[in-house]
Amino acid sequence: MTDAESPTPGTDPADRKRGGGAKLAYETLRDEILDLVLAPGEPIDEASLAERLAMSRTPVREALVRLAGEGLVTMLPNRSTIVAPVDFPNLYAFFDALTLMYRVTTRLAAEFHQPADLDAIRARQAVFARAVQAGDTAAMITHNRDFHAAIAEAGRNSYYTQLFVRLLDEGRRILRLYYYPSFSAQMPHPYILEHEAIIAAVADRDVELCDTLAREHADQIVRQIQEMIARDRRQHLRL
Amino acid sequence: MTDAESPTPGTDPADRKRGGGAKLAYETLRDEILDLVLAPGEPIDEASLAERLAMSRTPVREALVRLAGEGLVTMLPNRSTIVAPVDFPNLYAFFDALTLMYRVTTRLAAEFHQPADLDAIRARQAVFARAVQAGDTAAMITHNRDFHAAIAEAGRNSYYTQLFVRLLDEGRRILRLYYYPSFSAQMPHPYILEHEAIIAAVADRDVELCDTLAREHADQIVRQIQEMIARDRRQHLRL
DNA sequence: TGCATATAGTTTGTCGACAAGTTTTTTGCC
DNA sequence: GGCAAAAAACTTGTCGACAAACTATATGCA
Repeated sequence: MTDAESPTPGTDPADRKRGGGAKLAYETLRDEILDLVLAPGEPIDEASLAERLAMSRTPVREALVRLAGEGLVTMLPNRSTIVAPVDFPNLYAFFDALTLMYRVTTRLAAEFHQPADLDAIRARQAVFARAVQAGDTAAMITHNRDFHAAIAEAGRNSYYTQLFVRLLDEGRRILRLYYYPSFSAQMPHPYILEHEAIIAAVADRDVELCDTLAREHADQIVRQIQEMIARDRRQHLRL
Repeated sequence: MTDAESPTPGTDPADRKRGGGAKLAYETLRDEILDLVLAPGEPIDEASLAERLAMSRTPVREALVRLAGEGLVTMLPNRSTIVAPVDFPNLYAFFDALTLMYRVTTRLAAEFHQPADLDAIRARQAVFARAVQAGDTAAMITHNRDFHAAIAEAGRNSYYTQLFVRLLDEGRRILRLYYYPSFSAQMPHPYILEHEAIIAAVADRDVELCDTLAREHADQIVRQIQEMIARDRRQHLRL
């Protein structure tokens, strides 16, 4: 396929700093993977991607190696790199880890947060609430991620934060996979209220309450995803 | 410095598979970093490393990018890559995450292990015990890591396993930093006994006992490291 | 001598090219 | 027509080269 790929506007190799090529490739690919612009399992061709971003294959390759380290792509030796497939058999492990990270990061936030952290968290929550009111599911998913990432940051444990962000991103991909087609009749106002409760508990430095709220919040999200998957499976059986 | 680096025997570019260059560079660097052959903060020159391994800079660079993703090196933009420094101000976060991963992985091993897993775990424990009896500290550190990694594998949650292995490796580096000079008068037989107790609890599928034992084991290790650091600090003050 | 500036020397980030594997197409045979 | 082997086409992994950015040295001036 020597198709003329869309040249992707805004990528002028001239006004790009030294080292900015790999960064651009990384961020572009990352966004497209998480937004499901690139479907799980879809092959990524280094040459065409390099052409699309107006750069050589070297920085593209660097981006792919980084993404492989984060589990977002799988590099098959001597064969094409593919977008990491969603690992359905291991969804249980995913839910388990996600729930634990919700709890741990929120606990630590209650313990170690500083005044500025609360401002950042509240700002994220405001953006999230706006997305909910606008009914913008895609934005909701993203900003929910950012909200919890901000809480994790306040906990000041980079090991947890890194794993949590990775899990939230993976969840973002799963949600996009199912949430879009699902009926949005029931607006998820509960999430906003739960977020508010979590913020209050963090501000109060109530560690145990944070743990409980985080666990409930996580369980609710896990349940929602499982229901969406189950509904999807029923639909497929009917066809 | 255009010093003639030692050519590192056993690295013949001829009998190296396609794709084996980057792998060799990655594993070599990784081992040298964890064994403190390369000191924390020490710069890594791409060109000389490439020459030492008899390959071009490209596979070396790929290895560095991967190692940066795992936090073992820090790539300073447009400046030399350095071996990741040990982050002493954040040691608390490290201990916290390490302890949690000890507990979680051991719990999950009790729940989900299969017969073959126990064989693998016991094999690691045998190797570890041999290192203890031989008084080989370096080997002890490595095989203790492998023992707990095997338990984590039995828990079948790759998210936890990955983080845990990363933490254990970081701990391996810290231990090497302090353990060598410390007097080895008191042979750490307790570790062997604790390991045996953990194996028995996993085999019995006693989740709560696993949690308790893992926590105690982790606390003991954390305490040991803290004592070593404190002793080291006292020594430095005396000088 | 001490400091700012210019200069030389490294080291990294990116490029284009090429060869080793893969995949796809073509060819030959039954 | 259907299948196996050979060939063409493509993709990746590695190489050597070059220019931008940084570091160390040398130069000039007060």
